[in-house]
Order: sequence, then C-alpha cells, then structure tokens
Amino acid sequence: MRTKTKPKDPFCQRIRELIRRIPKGKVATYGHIAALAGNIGGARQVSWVLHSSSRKEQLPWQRVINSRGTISLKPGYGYERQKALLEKEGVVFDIQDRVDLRKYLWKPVR
DNA sequence: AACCTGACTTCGG
DNA sequence: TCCGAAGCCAGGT
Repeated sequence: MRTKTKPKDPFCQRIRELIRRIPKGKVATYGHIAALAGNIGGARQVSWVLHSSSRKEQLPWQRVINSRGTISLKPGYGYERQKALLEKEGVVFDIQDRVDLRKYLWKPVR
C-alpha cells in the first residue's frame, strides 16, 4: 500500500480542500467529508485520501473522525497521536474517549 | 480481471 | 446504548 491515490482525482482534491477548511478546534466525519466532496457513501475513500495525502500535504487529518465521534485508529497506530493533537486544539474527549459532535462537528457554511 | 483490504456507515437484535 | 453483520467505494496485489 502506501501508494498515493491519484492526486489528479477531483475527489482527492476536493477532499483535501475540505479538510484544509476545517477550523481549529472542530472536527468532521468521514461520511460528511465524502458527501461534501460529492461522493456520498464514499467515507472509506476519504480515509484513503488522508492516508496518501496527509503526510505530504500536511493536512489536519486529526480533525477527521468517524460518525460515532471517536477515533478509528488503533492504539499504537496513531490513536494516541490523533487524540493528543485534538486535545491540543481544544477538543475535549469524554470519559469514553468520545467527542461531542453536537458541539465540535464542523458545519461548513455553504 | 478477480480478490483482498481499509483511519467508514448503517441497520437489526 | 452496545455488538455483530452487511453494504459501500476505490486502490493494491
């Protein structure tokens, strides 16, 4: 793996843009991003783009979490790293390691 | 071309 | 509300 998803793909570009627009202290879900990028149901695809672009493009991938409001990464594989980054931005995790999406979910204007 | 895998989502029990 | 199974999309092998 680790191969880069086609950087030419409109989806990739759109997704990367959306993620860049996520303000500090806010988060978005994969499904949300996918839908905004015009690819409803392509939540999994969003993860691929992040995997391939986050490192090169230095995207705020930490602001993208799953619909449950939790981090999907496994402990030892980025989980702690992402949590730390978010907490540093002001995002609060409850006792169950969940984020209050009602409060932190990014609602793009337009 | 076929099958596998993944930082997901949703539905049913 | 939690858990398991099915459904989804695209890239990798």
